Amino acid sequence: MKNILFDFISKYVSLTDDEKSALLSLDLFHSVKKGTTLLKEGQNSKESYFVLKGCIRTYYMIDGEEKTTAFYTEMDVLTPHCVINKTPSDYFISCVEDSILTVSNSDMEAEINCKFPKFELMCRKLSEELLAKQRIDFDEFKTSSPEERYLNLLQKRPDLIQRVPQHQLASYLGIKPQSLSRLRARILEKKS
Amino acid sequence: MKNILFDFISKYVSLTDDEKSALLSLDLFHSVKKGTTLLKEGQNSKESYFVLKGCIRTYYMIDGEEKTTAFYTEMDVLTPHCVINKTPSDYFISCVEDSILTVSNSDMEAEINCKFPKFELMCRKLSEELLAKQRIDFDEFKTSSPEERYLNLLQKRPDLIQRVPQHQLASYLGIKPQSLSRLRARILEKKS
DNA sequence: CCTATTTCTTAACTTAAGTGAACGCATTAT
DNA sequence: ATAATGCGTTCACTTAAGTTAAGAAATAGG
Repeated sequence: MKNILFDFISKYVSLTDDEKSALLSLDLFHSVKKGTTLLKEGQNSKESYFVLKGCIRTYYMIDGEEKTTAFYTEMDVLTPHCVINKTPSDYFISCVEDSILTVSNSDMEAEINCKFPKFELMCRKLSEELLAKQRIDFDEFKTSSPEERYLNLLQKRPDLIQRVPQHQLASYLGIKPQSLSRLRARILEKKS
Repeated sequence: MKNILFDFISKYVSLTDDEKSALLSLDLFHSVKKGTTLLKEGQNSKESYFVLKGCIRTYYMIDGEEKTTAFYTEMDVLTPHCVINKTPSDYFISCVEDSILTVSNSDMEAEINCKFPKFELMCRKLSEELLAKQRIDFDEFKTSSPEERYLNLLQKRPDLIQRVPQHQLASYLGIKPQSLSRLRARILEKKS
């Protein structure tokens, strides 16, 4: 597990053994059971997550309906809005599968960043990369139809379609579960 | 103009006079005429922009159609995807109005960040904030209908609806210009 | 000043998503 | 074992967005 984390970090900065052990001394690794809620709407959390194994999702509760807006799987990082803005969370975070995560809190991060400027650099690089990547995702979403979005997802994250319930996928694609079913049927129709 | 920039920066870090003059020595400020293309699809730019006055937009050219995905106005920062990823750009950036921008390139930024770690901190804070803000925008987009998106925009950025052509607004909302017209008519209908 | 072009709106028609309800299937609980 | 629940699909119907085309309004250029 450690190695997954260090491999990830090595994409941004190279750590000395000292820095590695400073990180490991923080007790970051946690196992979480499927269905666990990591963050509730209204809460003021300071926790960020890195997925080593498994899958977590963010969702809003709107008119009694869950609206899933993102899935985080292996090697994905999630720093909730409420941690950045220090405001109560607008959404929930829950575990889609039994998962292994690193959980860090922002005070801890500030301390580490202060001690090791290298982490500051990593955080900047990572944030910039995620910002750019998310921009592309958003742009793709805007410029395509639900059907195109589904086909796109099939290309880019085929695993998600297997490991995640349809109704969660549907809201992730911005549509209703019934429309997703129909759309899939339509695609099969076309292929034949 | 300088003050707008320094006011913005002061939201993240406080600069000494030395640091301020280091920044000013970089010749960042540029006037750009309406219609100017700042970045073309396929180009490998290193430039980032900060809008002091005016409006710029990003758009894709898909099947001969412009798809506008974002508008950047006063106090907005734009670091194109291609600058982060060092890949050719997927999209265009152009000037919606006569504008005043700061234009910086990534080599320059790396140098400054190296000399003044404070800038590194600012960049991280800014990226994290933008990432979180964009996440919220994306979530709102996903969880709402075109009509709701329009009403939302009317609340949050009423100026955009005035200063930007309808067909650009339409693709920004993920719909066709005709649908935007119809949708506006529908809303007026309801009010009366 | 007038023309040419672009931009915006309107309309009729097509297509796809939303809605409400029913059904089958699997899992869970009693 | 049976009932209950949750999930996914299907269907009929409604609503809204896409498409194509035409015309009005605004803008730019000569």
